[in-house]
Amino acid sequence: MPRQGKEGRKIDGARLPERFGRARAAQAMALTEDYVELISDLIAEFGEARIADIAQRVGVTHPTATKAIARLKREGLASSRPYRGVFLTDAGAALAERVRARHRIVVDVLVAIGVPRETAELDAEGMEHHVSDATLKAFKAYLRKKA
Amino acid sequence: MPRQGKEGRKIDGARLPERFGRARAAQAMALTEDYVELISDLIAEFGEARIADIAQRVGVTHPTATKAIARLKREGLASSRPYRGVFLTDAGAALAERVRARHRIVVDVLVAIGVPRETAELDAEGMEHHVSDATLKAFKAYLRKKA
DNA sequence: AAAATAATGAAGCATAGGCTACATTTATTA
DNA sequence: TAATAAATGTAGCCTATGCTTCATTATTTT
Ligand SMILES: [Mn+2]
Ligand SMILES: [Mn+2]
Ligand SMILES: [Mn+2]
Ligand SMILES: [Mn+2]
Repeated sequence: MPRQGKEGRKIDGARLPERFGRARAAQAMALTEDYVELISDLIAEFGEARIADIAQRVGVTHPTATKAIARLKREGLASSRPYRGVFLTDAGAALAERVRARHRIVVDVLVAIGVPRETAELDAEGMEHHVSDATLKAFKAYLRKKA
Repeated sequence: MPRQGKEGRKIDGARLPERFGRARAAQAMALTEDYVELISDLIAEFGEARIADIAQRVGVTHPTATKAIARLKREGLASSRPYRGVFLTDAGAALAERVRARHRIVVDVLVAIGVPRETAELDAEGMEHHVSDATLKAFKAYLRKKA
């Protein structure tokens, strides 16, 4: 490839940076989304979300979970006081709901296509964070039609 | 949630750690996969893959791309010499092929379901890395049936 | 052939997200 | 109630990925 000036750099892959940039942005949100959903689950099940339980379910050590929750607090999604459980703000609870619904739809679509349920659950945990609103809408329409 | 000993911790979310762990592992591979595919593309198009072009397409600065390629070299997927382009080893080229094929199938499935092609391309860039072999197999079967 | 430009390299900084080790606090149990 | 166990907090370390800034090397242009 010959060296090139500012012009003439519109080779074919011109839209790639946007794609990769979006994937990076989605990934940056992934942990946040999984944590708020999990905290919401624990509160629904047990009335509270303890650091130890969060860490255990995510599969990390408790300091790692503590750090993640500190970030949620910084971002206004959660609150907590020393030696007490973690709670979600309204924003956090709303996000958890959206994430939960999206997760379910992704799994349902995979199953509808023929992916074994167990596999669908495994793969959806990572895939879900990259499903845009537009795609989610198409997924819903597909499931409605299939039903 | 009452404090608990080693026993009795088999609450419902017992399979969650595995799910999250797999998602983390897939994510760790994501950049590697995208880079090798891109390097393969550039070599096919221009006969060489330059750092500047790689960085531009991935949407990062050139030192970031350099660091990523250093890792590919460490992992035996690429090779390069100072001020020369980047090349793929046999292992790297094989990985690139697998990644390219998977990317195409993911896009095709999304489109078949009703996702607009442009959106499908965007979302697939992140989703693809979380599609397991089992799911890929189901995707292929679905596309065959649809056709 | 020199000068200017482009590409690459290398250093150093930041943040996210892992970990271990140890201190402190709370809850259970003896 | 004292002793033990569990949970939480805190400090410090590591790697991966980003970045900016500046030095060096190749390539083009004059
Ligand atoms: Mn997830
Ligand atoms: Mn999920
Ligand atoms: Mn990708
Ligand atoms: Mn791809």
